[in-house]
Amino acid sequence: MISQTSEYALRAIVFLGNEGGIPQTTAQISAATKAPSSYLSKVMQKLNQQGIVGSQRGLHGGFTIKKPLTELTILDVVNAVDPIQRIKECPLGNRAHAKNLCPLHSTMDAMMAQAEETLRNVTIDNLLEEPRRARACRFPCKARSTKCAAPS
Amino acid sequence: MISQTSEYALRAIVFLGNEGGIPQTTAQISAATKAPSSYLSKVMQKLNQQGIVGSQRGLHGGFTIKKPLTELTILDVVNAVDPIQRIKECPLGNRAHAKNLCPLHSTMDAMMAQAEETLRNVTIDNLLEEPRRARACRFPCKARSTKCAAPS
DNA sequence: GACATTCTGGATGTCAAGGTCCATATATCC
DNA sequence: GGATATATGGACCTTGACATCCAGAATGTC
Repeated sequence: MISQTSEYALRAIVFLGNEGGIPQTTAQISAATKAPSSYLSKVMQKLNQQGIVGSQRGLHGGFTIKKPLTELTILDVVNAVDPIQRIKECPLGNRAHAKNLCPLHSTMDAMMAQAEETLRNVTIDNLLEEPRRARACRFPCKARSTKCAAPS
Repeated sequence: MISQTSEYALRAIVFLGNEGGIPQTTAQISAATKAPSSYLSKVMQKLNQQGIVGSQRGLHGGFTIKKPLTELTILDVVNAVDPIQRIKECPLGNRAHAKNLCPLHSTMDAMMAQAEETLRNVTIDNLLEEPRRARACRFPCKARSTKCAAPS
């Protein structure tokens, strides 16, 4: 449900969030998130096209988040690169089930809806600030800190 | 999260459940569930190896469910063919995060846990009996009924 | 203007999930 | 025992997600 691509996108966004609006290059994001840089550049392109981030070419260029971190949700990011597929009609193509999914598929769809809801309720800001007691340990570990103290 | 393979397995199990213990061949299951028969046979093999179904070769052979339908859950079936991957350690390999996932990954894992729980709470029997008012419409539509009345 | 930096977009490669095929083993029927 | 039905297991093929590469365009510095 959450593809590798979405995972990369989320790591990148959290990293950008942690860097406080200073543009970060693909190389920097890649180093911090351990996402392959050449693939990451494609993912960032998509985030750019979807208006989640802005990009700037040339020296001191890079990517920045374009939306308020308190409004941008995990779901926004996931849907920008690899939308969650809800079950809208019978996968078997049964016309009678078009509006009324069978129990199996309505259960599956309910599960998806629940997951979607979870992701909608967590903003990027939440991810930065959640473990207040151990800010050094928030994700991802900044490259500049040699160690990342685990919260006791 | 739920692969195509799991989807086929679930359709097959629900179909077998609806057939009340009479062995069904790969061809029959394939026709009823619209899963490609040659691939389905692999999936059934796996369900057999995992002890979810039993198989019988030769004339009048086929597959039957080996467990009580009131105890067999969706999760059992999914885990038999394509286990749900929980996030147990930091995908970035950060040792400090080994026991304490960062907010992003703990959110993701919580979502997985929730999904797992949903699937654990629905038995195959539930899938057969859920829409009592319209038994004809329960999944999957039996091949012998020409139409599948939608619940009003 | 020359040069370095950085994103863009298209072509291409890799790999695992999904899918096909078939020879073989096992079972039933006559 | 012969014919038929059916699952099994191994080899192989296909496709889409993931990933790489590179020429080109945009931007900043001097």
